Amino acid sequence: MTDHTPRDGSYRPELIEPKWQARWAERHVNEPDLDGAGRPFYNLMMFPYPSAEGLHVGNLFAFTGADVYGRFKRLQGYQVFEPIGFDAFGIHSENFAIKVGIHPGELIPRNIANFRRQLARMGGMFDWRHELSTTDADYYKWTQWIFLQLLKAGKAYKKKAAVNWCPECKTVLANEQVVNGECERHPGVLVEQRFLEQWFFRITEYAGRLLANLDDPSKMDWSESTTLAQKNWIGRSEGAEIDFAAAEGTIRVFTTRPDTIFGATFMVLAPEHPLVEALTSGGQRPEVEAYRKAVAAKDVVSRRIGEKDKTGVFTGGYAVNPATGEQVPVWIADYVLMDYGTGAIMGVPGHDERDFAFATRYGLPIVRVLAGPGEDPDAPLSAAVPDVEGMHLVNSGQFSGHPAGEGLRAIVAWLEHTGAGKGVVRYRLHDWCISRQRYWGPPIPVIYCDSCGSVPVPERDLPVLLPPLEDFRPDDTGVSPLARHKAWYEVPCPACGKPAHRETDVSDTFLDSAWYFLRYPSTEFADRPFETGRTGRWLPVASYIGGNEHAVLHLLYARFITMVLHDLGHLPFEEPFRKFRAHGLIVKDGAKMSKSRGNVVIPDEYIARWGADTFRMYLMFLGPFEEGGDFRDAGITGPRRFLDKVWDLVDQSARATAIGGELHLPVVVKWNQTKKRVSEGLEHLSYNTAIAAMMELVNTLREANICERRIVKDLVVMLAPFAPHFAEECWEQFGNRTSVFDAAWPSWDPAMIQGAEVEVVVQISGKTRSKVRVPAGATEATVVAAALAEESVKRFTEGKEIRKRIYVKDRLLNLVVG
RNA sequence: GCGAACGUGGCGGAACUGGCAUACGCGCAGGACUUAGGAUCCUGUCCCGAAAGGGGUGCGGGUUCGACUCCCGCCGUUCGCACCA
Repeated sequence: MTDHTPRDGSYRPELIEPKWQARWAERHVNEPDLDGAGRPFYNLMMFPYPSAEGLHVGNLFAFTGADVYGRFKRLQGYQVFEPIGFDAFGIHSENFAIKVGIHPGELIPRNIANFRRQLARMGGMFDWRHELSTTDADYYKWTQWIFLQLLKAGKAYKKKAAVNWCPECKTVLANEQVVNGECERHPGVLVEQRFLEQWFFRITEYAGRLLANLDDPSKMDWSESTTLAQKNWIGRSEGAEIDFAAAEGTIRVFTTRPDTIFGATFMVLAPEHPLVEALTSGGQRPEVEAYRKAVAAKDVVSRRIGEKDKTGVFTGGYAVNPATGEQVPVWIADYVLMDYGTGAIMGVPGHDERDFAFATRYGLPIVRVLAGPGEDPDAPLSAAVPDVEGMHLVNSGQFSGHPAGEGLRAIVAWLEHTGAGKGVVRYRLHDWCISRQRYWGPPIPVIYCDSCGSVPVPERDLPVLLPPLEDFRPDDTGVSPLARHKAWYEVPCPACGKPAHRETDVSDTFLDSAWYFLRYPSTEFADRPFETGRTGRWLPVASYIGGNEHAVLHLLYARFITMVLHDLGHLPFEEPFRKFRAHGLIVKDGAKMSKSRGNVVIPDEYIARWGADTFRMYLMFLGPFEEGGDFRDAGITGPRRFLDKVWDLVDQSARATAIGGELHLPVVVKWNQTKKRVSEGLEHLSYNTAIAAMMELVNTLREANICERRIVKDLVVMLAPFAPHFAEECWEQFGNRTSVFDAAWPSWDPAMIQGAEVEVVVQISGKTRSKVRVPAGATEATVVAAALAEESVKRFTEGKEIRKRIYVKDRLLNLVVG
């Protein structure tokens, strides 16, 4: 009747793990009814990029932690959908393919097959029916569709923008590939800046909403660190735009400190500022031209970092400070960036470090407009004065004497009244450039026609397939390799039918990953990106677990795309991830695992030696899940020994014929406490303490020589999220014919969390001197009496007056003697 | 530079809302079983001290009957952002 693995006394993961993996597949255990689930729970983890090396320990740590949570929810009675897929487009795959000289179209499926094997081996609860890869045409067809929706809605536009160009690779680099202004692969080769027409998404239009939702608990429950990273990235700042009139035109500046306007003694424009031409009277000043050229030659990254030295050139032009009515000189300098604010600032050297450095270097006047009580407003300054509590305005005309905060409001009101400026809110967030001059990505579905201009590819013609290209390497034209494929490149215009050509850039990988979670439940629908009923039932995602390295870009882009699709009527919600938790990082020997350090741990050999269950438990035990930890192979014996012990307990328990006598109360208490601690630990992703609690229970049972079936069965169920194969085997051992995941999560009896007696700590003047055992809930008087009877307490109280008593019920008594 | 998190035995880490610091695990030491042990089981394991007792959570101060926990100032580590006006 039973077909369970014969027991020879020892735990053999190499036998039971394949057995249960096969059975889960056969019985469709991990495939929830997507159309009928009554308590759906969408358990999402960040899908991996399928590298040639395979999954490393860090991936497995993240996936296991997410899988444990999903299995826990399953045991709590939810129908859990836990899909997995592959983020297989992008520069990583492409560069690796170039390096080894194998086409990514050949390499990626191979890598995916390896990943699939590893993921199955770790015992993840994946619903393989819904696996996807962003490189599948029936996936990226919809990535292109999303682009078209944004284009139609006016949320996508084209403009010239700077890209990093490596003259040695003869290709465009991503910002991450630029190290100290040099190409990552060609040290010593300076990266140049080139300007190309590129596609952008108007994410800045959504900055306010993206920011506001972060503080809306009805929409989002996210890790605090992640929320904060997003806030900083969006970077809201309140300030004012102020117009300075010049003969050549109005110069509008943005400032967060309009109250310091009386101290603005010069202006600085970004070198690219459109008004520079006019100010120099059309190139009359060669030094300005030279400076602009020098700045333009710098790469995008080093323009932004390092170089604290302020350099700049006077344009020859002047503008009027609307507050003082004085003429101030207009300069250009590369510390002012065209893509923030208005690309122009008012220089307030008295109160801004950068402006101070600049003014000092070029001999510009420095005026103090903020001072503390009793400070001489006209004393020379040796540094910019920071705004501190209690300062007031000085040298500021009718506003002198106002406290700083109030002065700010008064000046903004006055600027608005005179029409010289207005209060505004600015964000640091930039529009999202999605163009990549590369091969390995979804072609951007646009066609260029001499008569009609840019024409979107009609939706019925999607997908625009990525054509097979023998030589997919980028070349020195700065144009995607796709341009070389004549048959693909040249197409008739969809609008007028005349000869036209395709957009040759592909889209950013982040666009692929910005919507994959929408696709998972609907992978079998060929005619739409996501099916309405499925989407309504399963989304927003109930739990999303991933790395904090994606705290900003991926999570922000996914939120943005969801919000746009919501606004366009395609989705009933605007936030995609109800709950997000960031897992920690696994380090090895105190350092982040990386190929260059040579400390990457490949999990396969560990799993082969110890089994997936032991490995999973080890990963979850080595530190708090949200903090990560240090991978040392020595520690893995602990969890393995623990499983061995449980194995023996189950064996004894399943064979024991007679039900033991009355259980001792302390054991019952421990049992209930364990259920409580494990349940709470799992809910808070405190996996290491949940495991510790189970270890304690096992120690207690072994010491008391108890193998009570009710307790051991509960233990097996609680162990199931961590060690699923092991738990299934034990469950079967108890004679069950169904999956342990169809069992109910054990509940605890709140009345049995505490024993009949408790140990109360007795302190004398805050120092622990003794402990007394008293009935739970004992009154203060009882405890005091018991305490005073103790020899060790008497010694310290005898002959002394007890001045104060502090009693914390069932915990502690503190007698303060004088 | 700005922001955030963190700092506890030989090691990874635990400690609810301010209430027994070091749970759980690794390692180590001693013992048992054994032809053997890199298996298993038992005992011990923060420091000083024979004990009584004292000290102890990066350093210095503070609040409190009581501080790993709260406050102030340093030092250090890690992670973000990085000329954002």
